[in-house]
Amino acid sequence: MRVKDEQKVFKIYKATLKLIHEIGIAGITMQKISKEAGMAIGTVYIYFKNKNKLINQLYVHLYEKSKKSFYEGIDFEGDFKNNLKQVWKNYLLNRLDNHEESIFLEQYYRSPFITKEEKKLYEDLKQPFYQLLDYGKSQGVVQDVENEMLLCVLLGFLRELSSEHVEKKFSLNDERIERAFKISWNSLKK
Amino acid sequence: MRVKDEQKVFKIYKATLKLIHEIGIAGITMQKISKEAGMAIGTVYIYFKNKNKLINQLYVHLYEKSKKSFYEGIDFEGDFKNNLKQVWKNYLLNRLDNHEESIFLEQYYRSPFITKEEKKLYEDLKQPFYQLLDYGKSQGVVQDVENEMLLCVLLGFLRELSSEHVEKKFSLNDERIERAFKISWNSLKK
Amino acid sequence: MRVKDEQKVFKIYKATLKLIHEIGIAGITMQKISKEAGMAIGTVYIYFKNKNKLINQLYVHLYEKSKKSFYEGIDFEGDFKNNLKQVWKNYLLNRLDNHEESIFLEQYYRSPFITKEEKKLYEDLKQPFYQLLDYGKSQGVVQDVENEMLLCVLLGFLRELSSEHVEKKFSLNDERIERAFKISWNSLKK
Amino acid sequence: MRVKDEQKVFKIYKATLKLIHEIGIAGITMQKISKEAGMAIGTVYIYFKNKNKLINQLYVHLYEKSKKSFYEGIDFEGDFKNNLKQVWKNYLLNRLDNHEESIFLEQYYRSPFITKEEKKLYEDLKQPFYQLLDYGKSQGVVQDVENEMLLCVLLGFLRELSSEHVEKKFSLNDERIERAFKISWNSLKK
DNA sequence: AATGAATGAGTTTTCATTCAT
DNA sequence: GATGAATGAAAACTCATTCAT
Repeated sequence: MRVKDEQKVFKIYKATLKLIHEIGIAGITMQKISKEAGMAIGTVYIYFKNKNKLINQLYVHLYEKSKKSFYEGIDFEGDFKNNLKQVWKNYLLNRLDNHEESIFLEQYYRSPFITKEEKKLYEDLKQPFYQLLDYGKSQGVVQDVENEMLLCVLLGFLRELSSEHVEKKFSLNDERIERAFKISWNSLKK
Repeated sequence: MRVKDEQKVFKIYKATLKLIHEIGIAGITMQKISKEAGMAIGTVYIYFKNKNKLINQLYVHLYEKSKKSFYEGIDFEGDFKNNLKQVWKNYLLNRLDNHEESIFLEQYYRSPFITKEEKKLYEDLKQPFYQLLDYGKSQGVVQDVENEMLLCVLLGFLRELSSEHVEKKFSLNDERIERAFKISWNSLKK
Repeated sequence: MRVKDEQKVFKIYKATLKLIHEIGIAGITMQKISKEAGMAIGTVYIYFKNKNKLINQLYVHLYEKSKKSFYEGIDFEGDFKNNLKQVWKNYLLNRLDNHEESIFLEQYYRSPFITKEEKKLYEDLKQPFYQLLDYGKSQGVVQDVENEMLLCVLLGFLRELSSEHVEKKFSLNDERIERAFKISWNSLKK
Repeated sequence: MRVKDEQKVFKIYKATLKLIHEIGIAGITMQKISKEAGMAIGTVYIYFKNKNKLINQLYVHLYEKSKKSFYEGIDFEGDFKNNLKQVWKNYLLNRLDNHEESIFLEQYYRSPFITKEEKKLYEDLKQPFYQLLDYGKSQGVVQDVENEMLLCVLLGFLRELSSEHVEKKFSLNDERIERAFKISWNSLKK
């Protein structure tokens, strides 16, 4: 028996993300996905039970990928500002590198496909930030404001920045990223 | 003769927004819209040529409504901070009051329904902010950073805040709103 | 009580005929008829119970009008050739004057609207010709061929001629009509 | 993989013709066609983009089929009368064999489906007759009358004859066909 | 009687899913 | 496993008919 071709799963994911980026979740069809992925529609059904499951599995896949990348390089031990900069950059670069995925995650959140469990999952993505802010407060360098509010400034800024960059309305470079972090830092620090 | 009920257009808009909020743009059908709006499906087609046009017109309608509300109470003349606070609050309260509409505007941006002209329209919504930041710079109270970047902190923060509130994850009140503005102000000021 | 406006019935007939001529029976809708007739759709339903009845009544109306005109000026008594010429011309001129009606009669014959009784009615229109041919045979001037076949040459020719004229592919005038009759006569005479 | 069944196109054509014959162009629906053709409605849409295209393509298909059959067995060289008889019979037998198709062609001509180009196409069907009449005139055996008029006698007769036969009002047989040709010949000859 | 907005059954068309090859 | 033709339920849309004014 021939083995299921794992490459195909990724081709399908990739095609789906591309299409969602281009025409939104409302516009995708299995036909379009299979065409974009360069395979027959029947083949898609070998790898995914149905459209719902395909979208759901894609979501979980991306969630895990994102979560992992956010934590990279932080230890909750050394200098807070360095730790923050690391997560902040992880988040930004992850979005820049995987913009289509970010679009998907946001569209998915407001779609008939998402389940309650998955909505909770999405919240989990914020965990590293919560932990970090607590760490910062314990070090006395972060102002005494609800974590939720601080997160809004942080993530809101990062999301807009990456969107503007990818939409080619405001292109980022190393210097701009440095300055942007400074702004974020100013809005958090005591 | 039965007189044409102009309220129907708004009933249809309202029903559409509600449904998009609940199940996303991908989930709406003309049947569901007509049922939610309390009328026969044929009636919807009296007021809108087709589904595409319905969504498009709803978008333009909301765009105009939003634009107007953003400018309320600003004169680009008096104290910059007051002016900023006014627009900042207009934006926040507009989103809180019309959360379904905000959800729609964001989903619409990535949907098969949007046209190029409408994408441009969306950018226009930012105009009052650009004007205001220029005014602040000319007064020497806003730091010398690209407007685009400053807008990302401002709008990103406001969007996250309103989302969290409406999703009942972080509820706003007058005191919190005051503190939030202070944070925004700190991230802008020289 | 206001009296039903007989003019309206004719306006509706006229509009229907015009539309059938332009787009065929398959293309007409009550909406289009009412618009072409310059009245509201509800008004059409005051004069006709439904679309089927409208088409049926139009058919009967035209049938009676045609039948009457075919018999005009013949007596089955004088010279056969003159009698024939009279009916022949009646038929041709009736079609030229009422081309839209002829189109309708032909389309109606092959439509879901016609009933068996009406199909028979249509055959009755040929009666004057049958009588005339019998008269001609009794006078020894018409060749001894089945009436049905002779009618095919006669009516077939007349139908094509009038079609070509109305479609502006071969325009008739008095001289051509005279020659055409001569051809018809040659194909009948002993 | 299930192989594309080219027979399906013909099954659809056949079903459509049958239905048009029975209930007219105004009465057909895609549902009825698919049922009559013995397949699911979706299958019809694999072979034809939409109802309009189905009807249009059927027309072109029949047009080409007819055109070919009219020319069969004529050479514009030998005896004119034989040539004429050949085309005359081709036309008659083609209509008898394909009566449903003839009904369709006539209904189509006055339908919302036909395009300008197709109206022209229809006229082309008369070309072989025009050529033939010119040939006959050059041989001095056809009377000096406009081709258009001669064609009206010829085609009008053939159309009526075939209609009457198929409608079972006047059944044709070899002997009657011979006599009918003689009548046609008499109406053309010098 | 006249109007045309409103209705919803009935079309056309799409698309997720199955299945023969 | 891979394919894409076939399926039919469900969506978009039309249009004959009704009905409030």
